Amino acid sequence: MCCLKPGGVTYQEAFKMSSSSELISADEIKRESRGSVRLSVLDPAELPMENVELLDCSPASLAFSPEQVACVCEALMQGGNVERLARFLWSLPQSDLLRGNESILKAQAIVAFNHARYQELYCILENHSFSPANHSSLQDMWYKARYTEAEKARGRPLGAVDKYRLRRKYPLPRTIWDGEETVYCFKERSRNALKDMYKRNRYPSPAEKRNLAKMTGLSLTQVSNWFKNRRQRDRNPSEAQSKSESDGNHSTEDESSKGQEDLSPRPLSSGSSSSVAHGTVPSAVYSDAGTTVIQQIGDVKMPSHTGGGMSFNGDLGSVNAHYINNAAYVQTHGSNALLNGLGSTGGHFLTYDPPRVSHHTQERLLGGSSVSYAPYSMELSESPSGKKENMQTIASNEDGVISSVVSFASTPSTTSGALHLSNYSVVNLPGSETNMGLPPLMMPPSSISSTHGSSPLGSVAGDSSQHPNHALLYSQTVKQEPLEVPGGYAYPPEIPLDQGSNLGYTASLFLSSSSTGGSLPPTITATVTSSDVHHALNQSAHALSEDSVPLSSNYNSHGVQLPSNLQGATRAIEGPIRGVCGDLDTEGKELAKLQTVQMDDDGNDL
DNA sequence: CTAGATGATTTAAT
DNA sequence: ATTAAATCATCTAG
Repeated sequence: MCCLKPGGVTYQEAFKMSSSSELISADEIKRESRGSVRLSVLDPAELPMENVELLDCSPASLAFSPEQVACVCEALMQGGNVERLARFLWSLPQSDLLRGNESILKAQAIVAFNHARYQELYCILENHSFSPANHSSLQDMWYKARYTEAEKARGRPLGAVDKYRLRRKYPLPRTIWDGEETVYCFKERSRNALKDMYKRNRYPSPAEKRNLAKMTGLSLTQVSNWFKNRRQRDRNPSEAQSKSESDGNHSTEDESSKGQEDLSPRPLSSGSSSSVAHGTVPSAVYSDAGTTVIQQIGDVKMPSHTGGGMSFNGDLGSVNAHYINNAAYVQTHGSNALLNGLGSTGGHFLTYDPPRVSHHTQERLLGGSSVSYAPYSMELSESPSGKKENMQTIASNEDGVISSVVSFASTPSTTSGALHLSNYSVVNLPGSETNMGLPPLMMPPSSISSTHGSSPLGSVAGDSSQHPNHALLYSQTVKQEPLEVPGGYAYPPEIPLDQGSNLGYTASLFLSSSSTGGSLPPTITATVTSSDVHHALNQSAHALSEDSVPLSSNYNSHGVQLPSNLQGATRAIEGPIRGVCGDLDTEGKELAKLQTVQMDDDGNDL
């Protein structure tokens, strides 16, 4: 199903990782996916245990809407804690589970998989159609489950051939497969396109190769390799040339297929070095690290047609988290990058999941991506009275090339304790095919309109001095009125809510470009600020009532650290806050640290 | 960029 | 289960 390259993560390896219920090792993380790191809290004392058990606060009692349930599922899946996800599902009323929502189904599949309830998994996968965006991960699960079953039955690990036989024996159900035959990584359609071109010209020009690559969904390198290998075979006598001659007729069936080819679900077997061809949702993700606060999930390959993801020249991210009382509302988008905060009474979990970008993958992503992702809207409550804010940042290149546009609109509301989430979209504009990432010092106009007080608007802020090579993609602060949720946590009355009116959160996304034209994955920094988290961190809410807690994380593949920077930047945006910064290194070690800083209105530490 | 040689994995046949 | 064939990737040298 997918191509494996030496040095990369193989199909089998990917499965192996996903099978184990433990986190993949740091080495694996490092080797297999640059920038794939997880961040955990080093000092659990700083994060009360409620963090780990947030969802035990009977979410069901909060009467989630179907959309909210799906949303939380997505967030938890992204978060990677299967047990929490399982508890959440467990808490849901049957009606929700039977609704047939894809997110819930997927969540159920994941839980079933991780709990080794394979029959249940097969049943789910076979009986519901899933969107292509979820295909690869579900396919992985399907096979992986088969492998594990067979492995257990046999008592010893399976070889490549064994797995091959299992794949033949248990073909993917159409519900999670587009039906495209693939032989040796390449889809039949792609292969035919290549053959057709080869017949006309054994030495295609670079332009032709690029075009071919686009048509087939393959990388330029793969196309080149194919031709080279093909010529080699043609030349060598050792070869049985019977095949090539036999077929000479059906050639141009896909001449016009550029469009559909582009949509080809998974550019199978991403190119070379480091690529797990499919999203590895099940891999490092669903392991319970107990105190993991921030976790970056390894590889997620994003079919460009997915629609619903965010993409910044290959990397992506989206943030939207909100805490209200005991409930955590999270909005996550797309099949990829995700930052979510989740926690009922006490925790803030941040997950960010940029796809790994291997050289080849990168090539492909860059080449074919002028995708615009439809906003995944989610109105948690149709509050007519909700204030509406929105903010938009356009990040543009030094060359004037607009790389990404992030728009963000939220609709705070106070209806029945439910909140309002927002709606945003990210558009990846065409422009820089070779230049990935954003230029250094790309700062939006520092029209900082945030701070608590009057303007609950999203704010655009950036500080190049603190963020060299970082670009603020978006930042927003949502003002949230206190809510009355029966049985829910209520802010102590003595807390001045006016100051604390900034009860919402601020989410920021920074993206930095790699120094040299895209050879390195960009750095993405996500910051989420939430006063609710604050409450979570401190049972004694009153002491910190009006403060917000920024939780920051930084992901990159080459050791850029940023907590202090981020803290500063956040401070600049937020005013008085308490800061919690996460940190990590590139070795995959857990360098997370929590840091609390009390600041006054001027942003000085107290 | 290409040819050649070679390695690794998948597929197919015995 | 073993072996052979097929296919794609990688490495080197020109």
